[in-house]
Amino acid sequence: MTATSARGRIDKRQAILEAAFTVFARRGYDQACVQEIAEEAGVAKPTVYNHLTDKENLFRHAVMAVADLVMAENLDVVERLREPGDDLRAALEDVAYRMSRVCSSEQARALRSLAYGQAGRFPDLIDVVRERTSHRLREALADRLARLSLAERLRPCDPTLAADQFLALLTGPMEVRSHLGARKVSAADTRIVANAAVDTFLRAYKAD
Amino acid sequence: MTATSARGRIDKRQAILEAAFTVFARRGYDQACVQEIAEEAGVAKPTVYNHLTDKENLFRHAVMAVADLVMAENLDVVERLREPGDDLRAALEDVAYRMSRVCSSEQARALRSLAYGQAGRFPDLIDVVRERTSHRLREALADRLARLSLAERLRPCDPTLAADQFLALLTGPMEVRSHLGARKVSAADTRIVANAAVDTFLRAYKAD
Amino acid sequence: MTATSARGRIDKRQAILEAAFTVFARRGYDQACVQEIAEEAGVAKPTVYNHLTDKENLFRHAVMAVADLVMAENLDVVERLREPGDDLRAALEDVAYRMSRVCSSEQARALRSLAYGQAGRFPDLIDVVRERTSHRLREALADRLARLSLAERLRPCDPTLAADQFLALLTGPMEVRSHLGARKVSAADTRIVANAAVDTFLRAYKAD
Amino acid sequence: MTATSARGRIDKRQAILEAAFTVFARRGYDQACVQEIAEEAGVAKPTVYNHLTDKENLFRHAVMAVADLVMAENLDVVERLREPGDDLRAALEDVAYRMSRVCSSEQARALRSLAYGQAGRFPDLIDVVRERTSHRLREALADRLARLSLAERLRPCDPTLAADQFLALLTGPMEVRSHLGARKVSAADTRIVANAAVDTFLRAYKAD
DNA sequence: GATGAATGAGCCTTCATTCAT
DNA sequence: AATGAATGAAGGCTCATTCAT
Repeated sequence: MTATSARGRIDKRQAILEAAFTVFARRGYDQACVQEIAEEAGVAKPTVYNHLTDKENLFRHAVMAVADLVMAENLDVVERLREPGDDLRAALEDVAYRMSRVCSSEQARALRSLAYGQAGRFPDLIDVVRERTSHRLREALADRLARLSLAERLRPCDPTLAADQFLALLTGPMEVRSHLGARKVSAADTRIVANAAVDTFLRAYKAD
Repeated sequence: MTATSARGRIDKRQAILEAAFTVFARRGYDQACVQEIAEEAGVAKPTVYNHLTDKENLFRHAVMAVADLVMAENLDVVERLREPGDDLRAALEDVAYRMSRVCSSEQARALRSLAYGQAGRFPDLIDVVRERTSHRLREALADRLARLSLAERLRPCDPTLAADQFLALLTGPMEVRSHLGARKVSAADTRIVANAAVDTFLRAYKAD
Repeated sequence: MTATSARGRIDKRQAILEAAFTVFARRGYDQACVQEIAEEAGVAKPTVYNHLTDKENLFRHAVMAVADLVMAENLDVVERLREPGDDLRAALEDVAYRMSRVCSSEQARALRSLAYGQAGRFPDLIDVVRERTSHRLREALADRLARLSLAERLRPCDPTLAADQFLALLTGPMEVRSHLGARKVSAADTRIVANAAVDTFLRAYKAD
Repeated sequence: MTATSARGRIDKRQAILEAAFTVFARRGYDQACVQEIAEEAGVAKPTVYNHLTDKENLFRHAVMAVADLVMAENLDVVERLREPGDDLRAALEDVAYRMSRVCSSEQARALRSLAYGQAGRFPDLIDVVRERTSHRLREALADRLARLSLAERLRPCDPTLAADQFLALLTGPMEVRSHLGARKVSAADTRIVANAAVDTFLRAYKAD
C-alpha cells in the first residue's frame, strides 16, 4: 500500500513536471499560468504547489528534467564514434545527422528557447542546463575526437576546440535553415547540412 | 519653430524606443512594464501610448531599431573584405574579430535573447529580425567570399554555405565561451576564437 | 459540511449579485467599478470575477435577478383579479394601486433606468428584461381582462390592447408625477393616479 | 469680417453640439469620448473645450438643444387641435399619429434614452428636459382639451389629467411595440396604435 | 494529500483635461 | 482662436499564492 502510494505520488509529480514543460514550451515562462499546468496534469492547482512549491521551482525542475533527456540522447549518439569503423566520413556523417535530428526535436528546441529567453531571470539555471547539455556533449565529443587524433585518423589538434567547431558547423547552419527553430527542417535538408558540416570539418581536421 | 517641435517630437519617440529596448533587455518582454519604460524615457505613461499604440508595437519597433543598428555595424565590418590586401588570413582574422565584438555587444546579445525568447509570441518579428541581421549579413559575406573564390584566393565553393560555416565557426564557440551570453568574453579570448575560426575556415576553403 | 460549503458559495454569489445591483443602481453601468461592488459585497475583487467572469456578465445577471423579483411581485398582484368579487372597480383600483407601488419601488425604478440607459450596449438584455417583466405582466393582465370580458363584466375587446392601455394609464401618469423616477410619489397621490386610471379604463371598457 | 468670424464661431459651436449629440446618442454618455466628438465635428479636441468647458457641459447643452427641437415639433403638432374641424375623432387621430411619429424619431428616442440613463448623474438636467418636453407638451395639450371640454365636444374633466392619459395611451403602447425604442414601428402600426389610443380616449372623454 | 474558494498585487490601457505654440 | 502633445487618475482583469475543508 505504502509502496503504491509512493509510486502514485511519484507518478503525479512526474505528470506535473511533464505538464509544466509542455505548457512552458507552449506559452513561455510568463504567459504560462499555473492553472493551465494543473489542468494539463489533471490535478488541482494547490496540488502543483504541494509538489513543487513555486512557479519558479516548477520551471527549474521541468527544464532540467528535459535537459537530462536531451543530453542522454545526444551522448548516446556520440557513443557511436567509439567504434567508427573504416569509413570515418560515414561515421561522422551519421553522428552529425542524428545529432541534428535530436537538436531539432520539439523538446530540444523548446528547451533552448526557454533557457535563452529566461536567461535574465534564471542566470543559474542556464548554467546548469548548459552544463548538462552542451558542455557534457562537447566533452564527450572532444573525447572521441582526441582518440581519433591519437589514432592518426585526424590530424593533431585541440580536441575541445575541434568539438566546438564540429558542433558549430552543425547547429549554426541548422538554425539558419530552421529560422531559429520556427520551421521544421526536412530529413533530406538535415542530411545535406550534416554532410556539409562533416565535409568542412574533415577538410580542416583530416590526418596529413 | 516648427522644426524644433518636430525635432522635439522625434526625439521623444526616439527616447521612448531606446528606453523600451533598455527595459525589455533588462526584464524580458513580460516582466517589462510600460510604467518603467516611461520612467526610463522621462515621459508619462500615456505619452508612450500616444507614440507607439501598444506594448506589442513598442516591442516590435524597439527591437527592429536595434536590429538595424547591429546590422549596419556588421555590414560595415564585412565591407573590409572588399579589399582584402595581400594577407587574406589577416584580413579574415580582422573581420572575424570585429564581427565577434559586434555580436558580443550588450545590444546584440539582448537582441538575440529577446527575439529568441519571444519567438513564440511574435513569429513574424523573428523573421524580420533574421532578415535584417543574420540573413543580410550572410548574403553580404557570401558576396565577398564569392569574389575571393573567383579570384582564386579561395577554392571553388558554394559561397552561401561558406558564409554560413564561417559565421557558425565564429558565433558557435563564442556562445560556448560567453555561456550563451551570460558572461563577457575578453578581447584576448575573442581574438583566439576568431583566429581559430579563420584557421579552420582557411584549412577547408583555401585555394589549391 | 459540504452542504454548508455549497450554501456558503451560493450565498456569496447571491451577495455579489445584490451588491452589484445596488452599485449599478447607484452609479450607472459605466461609473460602477468592480472594486466598489466587491466592497459592497464584502469580498475581494477577484472573487467577483471568479463567480461572474465579467463586468458585463455581472450586469446581466444582477439585472435579470431583479427583473425576476419585480416580475414575481407584479404577477402576484395581478392574480388578485382572478376573483374580482362584486365590486369590479374596487378590485381594479386595488390592483392598480399595488402595481403602481411595485413599479415605483426603488428596485423597479433602478431596473428601468439601467435597462433603458444601457439599451445600446446590451440590446439583447433589454429584450430579456422586457420579456420577463412588461411582457409577461401584460399577458397575465390580458388573461384576466379576457375572462372579465367573457364574463360580460367588461365589453368585448382585444384583451392585449386593453392590458397595454390599462398599464399605460397607470405608469404614464406615474412617471409624470415621479419626474421620471426622480421623486417619490406619496401613497395618497399614487392612489389618486390609480383611481383615475381605473376610472378612464372603465369608462372605455365597461360592459354595455 | 467680424460678423463673419462671429458667425463662423457660432457655426463651429453649433457643429460641436450636433456632433456631441450624435456621439452621445451613438455611445452613451460614458462611452462617448471627447476625441470622437471632436473628430465628428471636424475640430481639434481643445477646441471643444474652448467652446464648452467640460464633457458635462457639452452633454447638457447638446441634450437641451435637441430637447428644444423635439419640443418645437410636438407643440407644432398640438396646435392642430386649435381648429379641430367637425370630425373630432379624425383630428385627434391625426394629432396622435403625428405625435407618435415625432416621439419615435431617432433624436427623440436618443434623447429619452440619454436622459433616462443619466438621470442619476444629472438630476437637474432631467428636470429641465422634462420641463421643455413632456411638461410643456402636456400643458399645451391640456389647454386644447380644456377648450374642447368647454365647447362641450368633450365631457367636463380635469384637462391636465386628460392630457396625461391621452399621452400615456399613446406612448405606452408605442414603447411596447418598439421594444423600448429598440425597433422601429412602421407607419401602419403607428397608425393603429394612435387610433386605438384615440378610441379609448374618446370612449372615456366624449361629451354626453 | 488533494481541492474549491478566496485574495493581494500588479499591469495594460483609456480618457478628460491642460500646456505651449 | 485653434491645435499637437503631454499627463494624472482610474478601472478592468489576471495570476501566483494561500486557507479551510
